[in-house]
Parts: sequence; C-alpha cells; structure tokens
Amino acid sequence: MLEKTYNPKDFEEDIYKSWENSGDFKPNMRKDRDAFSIVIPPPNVTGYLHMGHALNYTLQDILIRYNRMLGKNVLWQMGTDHAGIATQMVVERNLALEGLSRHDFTREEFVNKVWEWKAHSGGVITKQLRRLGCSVDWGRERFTMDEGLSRAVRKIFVAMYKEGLIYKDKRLVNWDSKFQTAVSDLEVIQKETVGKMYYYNYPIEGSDKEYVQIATTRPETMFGDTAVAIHPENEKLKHLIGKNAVLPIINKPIPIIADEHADPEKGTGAVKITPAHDFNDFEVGKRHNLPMVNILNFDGTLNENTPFDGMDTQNARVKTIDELTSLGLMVKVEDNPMVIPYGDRSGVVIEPMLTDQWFADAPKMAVKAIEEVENGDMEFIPKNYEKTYFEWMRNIQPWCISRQLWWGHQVPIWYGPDGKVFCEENEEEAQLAAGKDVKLTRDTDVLDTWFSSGLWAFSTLGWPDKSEFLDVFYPTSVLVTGFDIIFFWVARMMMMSMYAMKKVPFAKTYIHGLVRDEKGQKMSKSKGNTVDPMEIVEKYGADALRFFMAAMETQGRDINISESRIQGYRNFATKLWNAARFCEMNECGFSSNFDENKVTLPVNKWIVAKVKEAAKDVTDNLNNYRFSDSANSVYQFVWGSFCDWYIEMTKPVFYGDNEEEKAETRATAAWVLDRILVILHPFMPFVTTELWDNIAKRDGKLITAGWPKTEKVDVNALNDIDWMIELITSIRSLRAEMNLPAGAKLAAYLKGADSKSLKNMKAFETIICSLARLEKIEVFSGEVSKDMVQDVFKEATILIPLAGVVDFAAEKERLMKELAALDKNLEGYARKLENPGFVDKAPAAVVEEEKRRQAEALENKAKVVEALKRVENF
RNA sequence: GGGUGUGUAGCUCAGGGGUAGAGCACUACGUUGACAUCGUAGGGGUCACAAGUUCGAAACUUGUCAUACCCACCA
Repeated sequence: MLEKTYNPKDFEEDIYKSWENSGDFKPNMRKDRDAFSIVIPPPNVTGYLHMGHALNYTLQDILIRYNRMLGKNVLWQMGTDHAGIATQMVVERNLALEGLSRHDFTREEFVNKVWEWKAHSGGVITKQLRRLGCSVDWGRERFTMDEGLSRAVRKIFVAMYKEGLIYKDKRLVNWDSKFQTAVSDLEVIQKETVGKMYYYNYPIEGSDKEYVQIATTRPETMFGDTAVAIHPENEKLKHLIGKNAVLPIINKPIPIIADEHADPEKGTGAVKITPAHDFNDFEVGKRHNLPMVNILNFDGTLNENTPFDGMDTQNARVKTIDELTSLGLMVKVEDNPMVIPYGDRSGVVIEPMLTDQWFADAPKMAVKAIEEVENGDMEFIPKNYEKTYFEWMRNIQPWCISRQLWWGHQVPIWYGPDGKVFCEENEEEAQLAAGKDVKLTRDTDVLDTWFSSGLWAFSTLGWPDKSEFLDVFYPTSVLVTGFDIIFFWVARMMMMSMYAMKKVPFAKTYIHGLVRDEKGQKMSKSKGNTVDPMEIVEKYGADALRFFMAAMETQGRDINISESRIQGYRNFATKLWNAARFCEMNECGFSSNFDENKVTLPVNKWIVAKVKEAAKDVTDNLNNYRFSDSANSVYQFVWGSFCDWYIEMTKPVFYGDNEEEKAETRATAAWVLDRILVILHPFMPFVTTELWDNIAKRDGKLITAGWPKTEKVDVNALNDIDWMIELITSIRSLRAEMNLPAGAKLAAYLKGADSKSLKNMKAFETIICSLARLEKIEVFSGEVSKDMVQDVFKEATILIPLAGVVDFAAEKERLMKELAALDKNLEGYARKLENPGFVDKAPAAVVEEEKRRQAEALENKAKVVEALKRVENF
C-alpha cells in the first residue's frame, strides 16, 4: 500500500542504497550490446556540491539511465580531482589558523597533511552525488593522485619530453606571489580598475637640458628598465635614438633604441623597456639583446636590484614617485582606466616574472585536436561552441605546465651534479640512465592540475595498462560540461588524448550553461547569493531538483534557479503519486500478458495512443540532447493527459457495473502507469522506483527495464476522444460563463447531428455527463420541437442547447478562413515549384523541403474540407 | 579592438514561415469517492525597434538600440 502523501525523504536514500548494493550501476559487459560511456568531470576531492554540479551531474545521469534502459553496456566512470592549488590553499589556510605556514614543515610533512585533509574532508561530495541519485559505477572510482593515474602522468610526461613536446624554458610567466608559483594564462583574470598613469622624465646622458619623457602605470619597475624605445619614424623623438637615457635615483645609463613597438600615437611616444616584467618588453628585449633585470622577489616584494629591497610594490611605487618629484623629474599624474591581472584563486595581482618553467608544445599538439573537430569526429552540442574552441586552439600559446607548489604530481625529472637532465618514469630508471654512482636531485616542480585531468578519459579506464574497459569504452560517448571549462579541460583532453591514444576522448561534447540565482546574477560566495542544492533536496526531494534542471536545460542558455518552479516539480511528483494511488485503489494490477493493441474501449485506445506519442517525443528529444523538450513531454503527458483526462474518464467505468469494461480499463491503466514510470525514470529515478516496487510486483527492476520502442500512433484513436474533450471543455466554459449556482441540475441537448457525432454522443454519454457535470445529455436528429425537449429534460432546471455550446457558425467561419489561407499557401508553393529558376538553382534539399511542405498543406486541406462537411450538417 | 549569445505575458523562460505557449503569480468558482502539494473557468502579449525577403514574418536577412559573456590589448 502506498502512503497517503508523497514524501521523498521516506525513501530516496534507501532506494539509492539498494541500487548501489545490488550492483545496478555496473556495466553489463554484454558483447552483443552497444557500449555507452561517460567520464564524469571530476569534482575536487575536498569540494562540496554546488548548483553547477547538480545541473551537470543530473544531465549525465539522465543520459546514463536512458541508455542503460535501452539495454546498452553502460559505464559512468567516477573519480575526483586533487585540484592542486585549490586544495593546497585550503590546507594552508587551516594551518594559518594555528599560526603556521607550509614552510614550518618539510615538503613531505606538508603533503602528508594534505592527504590527512583529504581523508578527513574528502567524500562529502561523493555522498552528495549519491543523494542526487547519480548512478555512477562506484567500484571504479579513481583519484587523480592515486597510484595508477600518477603512473599515467609520469609515462606521458616522459614520452612527451623525449619527443620534444615538453621542454624547459626561461620565459616570462604569470607569477602568483601569494602561492609563489607560476600559473597559466587561463588562471589569470583581468579586472577593470581606475589606476594612475605617471608621466616623468629620464635625463639624457651628457646633457643637463635634454630629457625623454615616458609614461607608465608602474613607475616602480623603472629599476628593471634596460632601454627606452622610440619608433624609428617618430619625427619628434627619433633624434634621441642612439643616445643614452639615465635612470634617475640609481643613475644608470640605458640605451635609447629604435623599435616599432613604440607607437608614436600612444603615451609619450617613448616607451620604457622592462624586459623581465612585461610581455611586450620581453619581446623587445629579445630583439635587441637587452639585459633582463629582475627586480622582484618571489613573494612580490622588490629585490636587491632596486633601492627598495624588501618593500612591496605599492609602497615602492609611492617612494619612487617621491624621489622623482624631489629630483624635479615628475611631469604629471592622470587617472587611467586599466585592466589589472589577478590570480583567480589567490586574488593577488599577477606579475610577469622571468623564471625557468616546463612547457608543453601546445601549438603543435593543437593541430590534431583541431582537425578532429573540423572533420566531425568530435562534435560540439550546441554546434556554435566549436567556434570558441577553434578560435582559442588556433591562437594557442605554449602551455606552462609546471607549478612551484607542493601538492601535485612532481615532474619526473632528475638532475646530475653537472645539471644534466634525466627524464624517466621513476628514480631507479633515472639512476640507471645516469649511472649508479651519479648523485641525482629531483626537480621540485609539480604539474598543473589540468595536466592529469587532460588524461582523464583514458587514464581512468586503465591506461597505460591493457584493459578491457579501455577497449570497450574508449572513446567515450559524450562529455557533459560547462562552457567555462572548454579551454581548461576539453581542449587539453583533446590534445592529450590525440597524443596518447590517437583517437578522440569523446565523440560529442555537450555544453551547458551556468546556474545563476533567481535574478540572473552569477552565484558567488562573496555575493552571498548561493543556493545549496542539498537544502533544496532536503526540502523538495532530489527528483524535484533533477526535474527542474532537466526542464530548464535548453541548449546554450544559462539557468536561473527558481524555488517556485522546483516546488512546482515537487507538486508534479505528488500528482503522479496520487495518480498511482488511484490506480492502486481501483485494483489496476500489472499483467504481463496484456496487449495494449487489443483494447476496445475508445478511452483506452486513446490513452494507449497518447502514451506512444509521449514516449516517442521523449525518446526523440533525448536522442537530440533536448533535455527541456523531453522533460516537458513527460510532464504534459502525465499531468495533462493521464491525470486530467484519462483518470477522470475512467471513473464512470470504475464506478459503473460493466465488469468487462472495468477489467480492460484496469489493465490498461496499469500498463500506462508502467510506461510512465519507465519514461520518467531517467528524470525522476526515486519516485518512479518507489512506485514501481510498490504498486505491482514485477520480475524486472525499473532501472534496467526496457525502454519503449517507438511505434506508430493510431491517429483515429486520438480523434474521437479529442472531439469529446473539446465538447466537455465547451460545456464547462459555458457553465462558468453563465455563472450557475452550485448544485444546479443541468442538461444539454444536441440539435441535429451527423451519424458519427450521434454515435459518439451515445457512446460517451456517461463520461460527458460525469465530466461536464450534466444531469443528462440527449441527442435529437432531424426536427426538434420544444415539447419533445422539455419532456425528456423535465427534471433539469436549465437546458443547454448544444448547438450553442459548440458554435458551429463560428467554427465554420474559422474553417473557411483556414481553407483560404491554405489555398493561398498552396498557390505560393505551386508558383515556386513551377519556377524553373527555383527548381534548378536552389539546393536539392531546399526543393525537397518545399515539396514536403506542399504535400503537408495538401494533407491539411483535406482535413479541413472533411471538417467543413461535418460542420455544414448542422 | 575581435568574437559569441540574449531581448516573447507581471516574473522566469520554451517555441519557431501559417490561430502567440508553459510554469509561477493574478481573478472567479469549487472540498465531486487519487490529489487543496488539488480541480474548473478566466484575465493578461504591436513576440525590443526599423527596413527588406515572402501570398503570409514574432520566426529568415540587414541595420539600430539594449543587455550578458568570452578573447586580446592598453607605455
């Protein structure tokens, strides 16, 4: 027996446990079945579920459950990410609470502390995934720092190094002075701010009157200047080229050089060149072989190459301006709108810094990754994201893969005493390569987190070992992820997979939007507008949240969270629950030998056709990754057709005494409910399973129940009942308009009718009276006298002439209008198709489409003509 | 500077060359034997603006305005 009220909390967690315990999430590994696989975008191991996850994982679970029900061999590969910077940051923050820093420990001790933290706070997110209903294969859960994945990382690194795809280089990189590490371009965010532009003079060597005026937003970097550049064709200033300017304060002469980088239109026309601290200047410096003077310490303070050793940049800037002013060299200061780079994690200003780093040759690796998208082997959904992908991939820069952190995969590089490099998968092999007496020291850098994530699609399946899973499930079927991660992850997986596997990591990439707050604002902790998915689950159930996500997911659009809407979908689950209770009360038991194609009652034929229609819609839309359309199809069918009409129409049958009709209707209702549970299961796995298990005992489990095949819909079965629904709606409408008192006895009569309406009316009399709440309905054909009518309806207080209910005159007018419109269309199609210019020059597909439309219009016209005939009889 | 979206009911958004849609909110009525987490009926829109294509445009094209985001640069 079902509980009287739907309460998801009563069963959701238990159902999940039963799935997990009975191995329902494991692939069936049947060789005769197609494989379907998804690798989960790994959440941070110590993270918490946010709304973006809830959307991302819900969509994947829908696809996984759908394909599992199709009978495929399905794998949803689970795993978590070590999230280098993010995790190290959290652990360092905790240490800071005790007044400690990571430098109070050895590297090994610190890394152990991180593992402890993982053991302590990891696993929260995996619990949350369970709560959401994600049917991942837990037995295969991986972690980017586990032994197997670490081995994969080392193997790839060594191979790439030996092929020259990984190299060490002294270059300017984005330096995060908080974490004291290099970061990649993608980890730098540009923020608009109003800063200051400082104009001041550098004296010319050997002259007390001549100056070169320069403009800068960062005067404190002047101590790293090694030249002043002037455009060779700058008429005003080119006479200075070849002379030396003197850096004030430190009185250091630097050459004035000719370089086209110095735009005569911008600033003062003369540019101070600081090769060690500016990306453009770095290039200029290389062109002119300028010395590169580093003026910063790793912690972002100025170093001994400046007069302000140990001072931070802000104070150094003030000091520099003070000194320039007292030397009489300051010209002016202006407000200047500018963009300043910040570290996305640390929030501190990022400084370009000249350091030795490891780089991957992304431009070279991108070639194949681009090709595979061009030739369609990897397809973006929606398609327009491939433009974003191409744009970035075609302009890709070498990828700085080294980080000066402690938490992460240490690069497999060892140095001999002479600095000779040995790149091997482990220390023994490095030692072997170096010779056993050579003392080796290991490079202290670790790899960018995204380096290991880049291997995710194959490393989780067992690479580099031989593995059945790799054979069966690679390439994976689809990657589901947010657009913000295309560069970080999708692009890197494409590059790494093409390198290691020579095959794309996934055949498709489905890109979804961001989850925003109610007003469309980005959710962020600092704004305080985040909504915790677990609170929503607690309040409305996981099914409601999942259905919300699916129903709101339209390709390429962000989702605004809306609690009232989630509540609406909870109500939907309640509605289904109660419909199931209705079935239960009326003893609608599932019977395995029921044949839905043999039902006889029009109502039952109708609902069977409706189910097929809905199932087809859901299937087609899921196949095309149209989540909202597919969710809305089920929703409308369940509420609008099954609950609002079918159940109501069965009541006269159930409360009547025709046992034969009752039996058929019971079986049909049970079958329909069964189908509903199946097609709704990917979206609302919990409530559907709870109902499936409780209402009728079957052999199979819902989670692996077969998905309905797409069948042809019996259109005739739809028409009769649709006719009746229209009639009932009209009567109800009229009743409301007439503002009748409650309990007024009503009767309706239909004056004159064609044989079909007559037959229908007879057949549906009980249903119509029940649903339109009529006392009686009668049909007269031919001439009707007032007496005849009043005699039949003597008990009724009010008579409704049905000819007035269905306004045949208006209906006729409407049909005539439609006919005229159709004729006009047909005229248009005919003209086009008879035009040789169109037929010969337009693409064949367009002509076909036009023909198809013409045929469709013809079909419609026939229908309209038919309808007109019917109406004209009245 | 380059690019990508979006503009439809009070709100949040689907749709898409042929009668303008959903959920929520709103109004009136209703506790009838699944359900008030409900039912029935209703009100509410120049589909941002302009021009073009078309028999027909809210949909296609171009432009304008508004808005969001991405990339690059800024001495």
